[in-house]
Amino acid sequence: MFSKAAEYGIRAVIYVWGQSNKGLKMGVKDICKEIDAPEFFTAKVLQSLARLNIISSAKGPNGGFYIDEEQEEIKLIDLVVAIDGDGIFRGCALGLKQCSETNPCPIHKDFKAIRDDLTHLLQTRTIRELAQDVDKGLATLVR
Amino acid sequence: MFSKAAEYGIRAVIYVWGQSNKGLKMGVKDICKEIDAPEFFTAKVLQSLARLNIISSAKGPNGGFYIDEEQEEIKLIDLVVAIDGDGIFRGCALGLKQCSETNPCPIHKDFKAIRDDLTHLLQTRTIRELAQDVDKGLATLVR
DNA sequence: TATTCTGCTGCTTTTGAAAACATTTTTATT
DNA sequence: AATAAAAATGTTTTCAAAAGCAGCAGAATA
Repeated sequence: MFSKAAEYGIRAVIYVWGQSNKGLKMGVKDICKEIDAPEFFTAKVLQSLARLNIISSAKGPNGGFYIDEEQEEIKLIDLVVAIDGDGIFRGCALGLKQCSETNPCPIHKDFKAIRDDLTHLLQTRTIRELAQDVDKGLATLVR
Repeated sequence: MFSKAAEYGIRAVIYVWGQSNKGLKMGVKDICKEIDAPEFFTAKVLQSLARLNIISSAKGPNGGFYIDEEQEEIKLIDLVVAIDGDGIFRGCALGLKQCSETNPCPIHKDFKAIRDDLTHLLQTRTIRELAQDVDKGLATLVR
């Protein structure tokens, strides 16, 4: 479904959000230890997210990644598109290049419905909600 | 969503079903020309499907792949599972190894709903239906 | 000002899917 | 029997994602 980069990225951002809410900035090493993800690979994902202004970063001692006030309402779809692009929403399930409403593959309509549900889900759910679930112990990011 | 192997496999079987319905057996070369898929790669997919008795094959002149009477009610899910395995239905969206009802990732429930829809779709739709749509010109397998 | 803790960038290695190639085996037809 | 057509099998090549590694640059605190 998602790429490894997106999986790590989403988990990392959820964790960072939670810590940032407590006023903490988190280094890559700590983040990856917490969510059990490869360090250097995940670092690149977070850095590209910071470059896109989806999350923030600070260098130097007591630096790290954090969530700015203006970034508090990040939605899942923002992360997915930033990391994996919009291929999940565009491609044909059977790999046809010219698959569309007017020239559909045999399962075009069925998959459009499922894909619309997925899109709606990603557009609706915020990182805030997910981080709060983790904070309440209703969900986990590791193991 | 699906692997390339599954994409080619599904397209090929839909086409074979349609031709088989007219009493024809189709060679790999013709199949791949018709659905615009790589020949040798697709051949292996079809061979493994034949080995699993999901489709039939006959060697020699006038041989080829075809659908047996007992195989006429193939469902989409049979092909997907045979080619890609059940990973699509089991894996966690965020890559957690121990993600479950009792130990869920933050989007476990959301994705379960979507995945159930997908499963239902694949279990319900038969190759027969899809092949008939192609036959009527309501859907296409190429381009 | 210097040290040390950070993120940042580029390069290399590894892994597995995808694809191409070559060969063998089976079988209908002549 | 010979031939040609087709599936079946095994090997190799290609390529991109995933991951790891080493060095660079900025920033804060002592």
